[in-house]
Amino acid sequence: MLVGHILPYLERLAKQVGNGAPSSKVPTSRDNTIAPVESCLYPTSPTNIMRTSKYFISTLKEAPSDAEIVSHKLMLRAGLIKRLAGGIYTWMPIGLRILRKVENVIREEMDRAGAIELSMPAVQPGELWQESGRWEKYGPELLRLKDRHQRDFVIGPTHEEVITDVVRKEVRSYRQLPLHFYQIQMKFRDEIRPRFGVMRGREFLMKDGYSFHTNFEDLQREYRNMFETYSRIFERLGLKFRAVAADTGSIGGSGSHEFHVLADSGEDALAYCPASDYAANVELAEALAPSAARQDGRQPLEKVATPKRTRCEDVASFLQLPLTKTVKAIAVMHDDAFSLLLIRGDHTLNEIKAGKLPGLDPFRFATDAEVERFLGCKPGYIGPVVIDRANIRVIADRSVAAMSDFVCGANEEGYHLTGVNFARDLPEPDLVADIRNVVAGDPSPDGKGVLELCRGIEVGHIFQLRQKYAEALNCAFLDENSQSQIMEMGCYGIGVSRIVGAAIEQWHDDRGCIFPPAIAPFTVCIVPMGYSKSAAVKAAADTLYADLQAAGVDVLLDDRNERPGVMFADMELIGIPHRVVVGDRGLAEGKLEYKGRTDSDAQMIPAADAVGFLKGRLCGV
RNA sequence: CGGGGCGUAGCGCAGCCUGGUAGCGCAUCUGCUUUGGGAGCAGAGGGUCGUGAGUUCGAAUCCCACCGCCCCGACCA
Repeated sequence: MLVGHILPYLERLAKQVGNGAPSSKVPTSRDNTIAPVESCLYPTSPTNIMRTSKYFISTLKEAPSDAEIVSHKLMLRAGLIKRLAGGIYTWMPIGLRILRKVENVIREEMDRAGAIELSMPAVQPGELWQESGRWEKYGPELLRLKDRHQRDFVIGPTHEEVITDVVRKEVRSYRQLPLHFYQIQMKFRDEIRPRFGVMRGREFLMKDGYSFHTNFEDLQREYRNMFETYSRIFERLGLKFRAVAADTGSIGGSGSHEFHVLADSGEDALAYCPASDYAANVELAEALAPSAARQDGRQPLEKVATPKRTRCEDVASFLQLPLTKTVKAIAVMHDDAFSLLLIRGDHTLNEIKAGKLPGLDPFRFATDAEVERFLGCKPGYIGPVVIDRANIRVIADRSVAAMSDFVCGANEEGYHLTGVNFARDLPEPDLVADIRNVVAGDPSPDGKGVLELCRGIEVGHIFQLRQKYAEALNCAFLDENSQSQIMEMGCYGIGVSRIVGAAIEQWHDDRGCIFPPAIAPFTVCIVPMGYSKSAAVKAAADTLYADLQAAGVDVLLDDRNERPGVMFADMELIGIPHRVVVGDRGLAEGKLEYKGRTDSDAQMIPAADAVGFLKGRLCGV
């Protein structure tokens, strides 16, 4: 039955998405009055539980003081979640309905894309993690525990090890491949600082999928398949999102995209090019070298007193020079090796890029004592001129390498140098590399325009893992020539619980949540005026309730006999997209009152055709 | 982990400085009135003041320790 309803939608999608290469275009914003066909047909069995008097609603006028961002506050106020411990929440009934709807959209699209659902244990033997090498590498985020026999276990933060173990034991032949397994399951990561409610919780619901292939080309095919599937999922969820090229982080592997819900409160900075498809996490976005070649120095090298000016901003304003003429030197250590990283004063260091440079992997910031030991100067006035280059490596950002007559620290407290030039005043850098974060206005790396920046909440991440885990765990198959080969793997994650927070972050107003229809806890609410006083109101409300249920619409009847203001406020706070008010006033004329959650005004509709009208609203007819 | 802040009724807070029987608003319960935007009146219930140990005749208040929560933490060189 469900499939029948989805078909027209999928046809539409097929047209939108096409079969081309992954595109990172931002979808147009959602039309609030039009819901995808299937979203109004949440497959619940008809029941009387969807009456507020029999259901469980617990809303708050004031948000607990520890909530910081709007989605966290609203989730607590609307009674969607309840905190049990830091980063650990109970999903209350209404919140769970939202979570389940998100889950169902994901499940439908994953199934459609050919992935197969299973469920793996949350508790995993530490042995497996030792075998993959992540027992050491994963760090304190991995919650470890011992069973009664003192054997090591972990609470799974992810399941590469387990799924690879399953596949290496199940799959022998190339004939059994490719395979893509996924699950939707609670995970646990012992975050350093859980915050923002479900946005960065320690326990969270995640969809994680893992694909296995005989060769890289097939992995790339599945990767594209998932790219399109993810785009479809977020589109159906009603979210404004963007896919960006990403760093692979601790999961490892090569080739990766993140899917971000766009929101100012997002923890990630994204760079994108409005003139093209280019989009990347700022962690990764390449800063091109300046197109203009370095000019010859014209100014003499001079030492100037800059008392108490340790920041580039202060030095620039003190010397009345643009910030772009200053260079900051950042002292870092790799083991016992000391390096100076040079960044233009108006730029910031990109630690991810720098950390990938040969000889800096990994690095840490030098302590004040180390700075003094290598440079004989306190932090604040250090620079690359007249230093022991035999023991100090100088790594310049591309933009710095193109600078002339610049300002930098003099390695003497209270002094800076002006008119500094490479070659003339100091040797060329030992290495010129891209080590800064891009800024708005930088040229796009694809050469097609200029970069803009925005913020996003990471809700999906796809990786080409290649053979990292398959190799470590010896996950192999026999090819056509009876030769044993290591499988290629892909890995695809979606933060299901985080999506709920992200959706609210993106869709809310001062009255509460505005859920996209596909994930609203209820699609329609009926608010009767005087349910227990007026027989006509009760009859009309009950009839509409029954009719909507029969029509497969997810409806909530507020029969609490509360004051109207209370009911209106609760329904709006919870974010139900469509509201029908039943009152004697309208019934006298055979009418009901309809208002969409984002409509500014209500409208009267004929009571006799209320179901037809609503179905039209819901399905965009 | 470092720095800062906070733990008092389900939620939001006052009281602490200057020690002396624990308060306010919302929520909850009862009754009456009210019923198209978080009602009014009258009454009621609910707190080992985060935990422990001290000082004191007496501790929410002062001292110490611990626990929990929140915020900030390259940007500096």
